[in-house]
Amino acid sequence: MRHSGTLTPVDWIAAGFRALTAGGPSALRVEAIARELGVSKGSFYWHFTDGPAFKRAMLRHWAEIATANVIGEVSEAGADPREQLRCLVKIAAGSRSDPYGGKLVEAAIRDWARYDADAAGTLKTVDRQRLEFVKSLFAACGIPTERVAAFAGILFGALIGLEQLHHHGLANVNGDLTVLLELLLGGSAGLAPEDPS
Amino acid sequence: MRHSGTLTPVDWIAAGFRALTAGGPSALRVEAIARELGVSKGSFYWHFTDGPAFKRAMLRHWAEIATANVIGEVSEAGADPREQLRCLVKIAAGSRSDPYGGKLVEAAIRDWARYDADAAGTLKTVDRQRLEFVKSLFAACGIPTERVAAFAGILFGALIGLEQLHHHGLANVNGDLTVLLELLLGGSAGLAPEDPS
DNA sequence: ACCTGAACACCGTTCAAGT
DNA sequence: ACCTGAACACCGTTCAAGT
Repeated sequence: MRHSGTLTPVDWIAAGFRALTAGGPSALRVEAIARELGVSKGSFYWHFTDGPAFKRAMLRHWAEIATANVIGEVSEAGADPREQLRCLVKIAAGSRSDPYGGKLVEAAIRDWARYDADAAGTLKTVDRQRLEFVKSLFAACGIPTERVAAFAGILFGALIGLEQLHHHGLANVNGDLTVLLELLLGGSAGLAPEDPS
Repeated sequence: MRHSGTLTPVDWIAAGFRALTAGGPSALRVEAIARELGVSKGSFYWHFTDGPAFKRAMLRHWAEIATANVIGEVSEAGADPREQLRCLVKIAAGSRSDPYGGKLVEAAIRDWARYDADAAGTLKTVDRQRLEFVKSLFAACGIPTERVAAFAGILFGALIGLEQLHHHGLANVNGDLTVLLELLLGGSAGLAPEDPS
């Protein structure tokens, strides 16, 4: 697990996310993570002042990349905002929306947020940023200004809700979201279905 | 703190609530509570199989008395459902809605529920029972059936919301609730105020 | 600069042994 | 029946000492 001879804070954070996804929020313990990194606890306390400070660093790091990554990948889908929205849905329903092991981190964070105030605050901020991004895409699609917020809310809300349904049992996240998106986009251009492939 | 020579599970539960209100959910530790009771940890493990089991016992105990107490006190206000509703508001806004130290427990439980799934489930069940009770009172007041649920939801929702506002800073729980209740009761008899005493 | 190693105070849990 | 006392494995945190 040692990348080089010496560890960086990011190495600890990555190990933290590995522990989080593998064992849940309660696995975020200094000694266990140090053991997993093959290093003593003292090393931890050189990089971080505290256990809570470490968790805050994890959340800050995640918040920074969680939005940037999605926006970055979506931009690669081209300039057409419709394609960008479809790409967004594909990412959300797919598996590579974040580093540190697929979309496991996403679920782990949402889990963490249920029992940790800091995690809840961070998640709320990130969700809000994403919602703003979705709104900007809908606006770029030519959706009437007074409907942009509602459309974004519907899509993003369904995304989160379906994620949880999927986690709890059944729900075809990809299918349902795609249907919804085409409905929102199709309904915007009037009533004519333009390409129901 | 020793009531008699020997402890009962309820003694432990009471000590648990004292610890909870004094130090928050993180204060619910076996060793600390045993120390506070002037007894060894071994005693705890004779009464309870586990730390989590103890917490579940606390929640079960609270759920049983939290509803019964309120309903009991309200019944003492007489048979008139309007008086019972006013009594309910007074209790909710007042200070003696539960044992173990005023209404501190109420707030502590609501706090606990933010980070503990079991606590959240228990609180949800209790809130639902209370809501049903409020609905029955409104029904007994002669509120039209199709409005009973809404009225109960409004009153109970305002109660919870104002509680949190009060906890976060400002809000005249008693005053606001009283105004709201009279509004609901006054508007229920059609448009004719029958006895605005 | 980065880490070890030992120490400290604190946990939850178990269990033989006491009364 | 109820509790003690000691033990075990595990924590977070500190800090002198090493490289």
